[in-house]
Amino acid sequence: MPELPEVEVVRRGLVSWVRGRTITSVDVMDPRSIRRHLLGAEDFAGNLEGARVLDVVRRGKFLWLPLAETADEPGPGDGPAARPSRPRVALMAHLGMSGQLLMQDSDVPDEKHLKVRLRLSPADGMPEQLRFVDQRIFGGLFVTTLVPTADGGPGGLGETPAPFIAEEASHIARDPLDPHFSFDSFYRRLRTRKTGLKRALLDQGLVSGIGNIYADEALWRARLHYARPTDTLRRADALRVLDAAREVMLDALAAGGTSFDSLYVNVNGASGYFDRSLNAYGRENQQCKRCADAGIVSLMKREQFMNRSSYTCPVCQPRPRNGRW
DNA sequence: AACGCGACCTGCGAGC
DNA sequence: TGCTCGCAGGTCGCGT
Repeated sequence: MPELPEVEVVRRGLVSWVRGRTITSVDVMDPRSIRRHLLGAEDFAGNLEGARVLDVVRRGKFLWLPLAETADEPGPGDGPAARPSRPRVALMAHLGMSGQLLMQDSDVPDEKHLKVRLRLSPADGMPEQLRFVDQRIFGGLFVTTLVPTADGGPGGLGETPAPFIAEEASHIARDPLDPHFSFDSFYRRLRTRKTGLKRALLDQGLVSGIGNIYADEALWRARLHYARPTDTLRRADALRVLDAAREVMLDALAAGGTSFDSLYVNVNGASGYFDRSLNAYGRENQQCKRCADAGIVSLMKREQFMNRSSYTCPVCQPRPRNGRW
C-alpha cells in the first residue's frame, strides 16, 4: 500500500489490534522479506519473541512498532510512575510496491504470498496473527534500533516514543500531514536543488509520503508541470503544490486509500475507494476534468518520466520553457 | 554533494 | 493455447 494515505490506513488499523500485545512466535516463510535484517531469520525471531508492542508509528512510508523488550515491562498506558526506560528497538516494516499487513485468525488459510507470520498473545475478540504478505518482495520487515531525531521532535505519526526514530527512517523527511512539517525549510531546500518538481516531490529526503499517484494528483491540482525547475520555483507555486498534496492525501485517507486491485488493502483486507476520485493518474486520453468544466477539449497525456508514467493535462499544466514558466 | 539510472521481484493483460 | 512484451503504488546503491 505504497503511498502515505495507504500506509496511514494500515497504521491506524493496526494500532487497536496490536498495541499492548506480546509477540509469542515468529515464522519467516521467505527470507527475502527480511533481507534487510542482516543477521538472518533466527536472530529476527529471537529479537521479537517475548517483546511487547508499545505502538505503531509512521514516518513517510516507513512504519514501525516500538517494542518493550520483555512482556512485563510497562507500556505507555500504564501511567507515568510505571514508565520504563525508553524502548530501544522496533519492528520496522516497509510495504514496498505490494506489501500488506493483515490481521488474521489462525483458521484463515495462508495467503499465496504470505512471507512472515507473527503470533500475538490472546486478546478478547482480536485476531491472533499479524501477517506480512508481499507479492513483489520490494517491501520487508526487520528489527532496528531507535535513535534521537534530528530536530528533537516526535519521530513520526503515532504517540510514542516522542523524540526517537527508527534508524532506517532517520533520513526520511517529515510528510505534509505531520504537524511538525515545516514548509519554510522544505522551500529553502527545494530552491537549492537543480531538478524537476516531480522528482523533488518524490524525493523522500525532501518531503515524504508522496509517490507516483499523489505527485501527479498534486501537480494537476496546482496546475504545474512535472518538469518545472525547482531552483526558480516561486514560493506561491511551491506552497500551492504542497497544499494540493496535503489536500489530496487527506481526501484519500478519508476514502480508505487508493486501490486499483486487491493488492492494496487495509489490515482487515478491505480496499479503499479513492481511485474513483483521481483526476490525473491513470487517465490517459481522457478529458481533463478541469478543462471540461471550462468548456475546453483537452485529453490527458501519459509520458515516461523517471522510468514510470506521468499524467498531465497539456492545456492547464503546460511544459515550462527555458527553465521559466 | 546530488543527480539519475538500473537492480531488486512477481503477475497480469495485450498482442501475436 | 502459449509465448513475449510492457507495465505496476518504492527504495537503495552505484557511477558520473
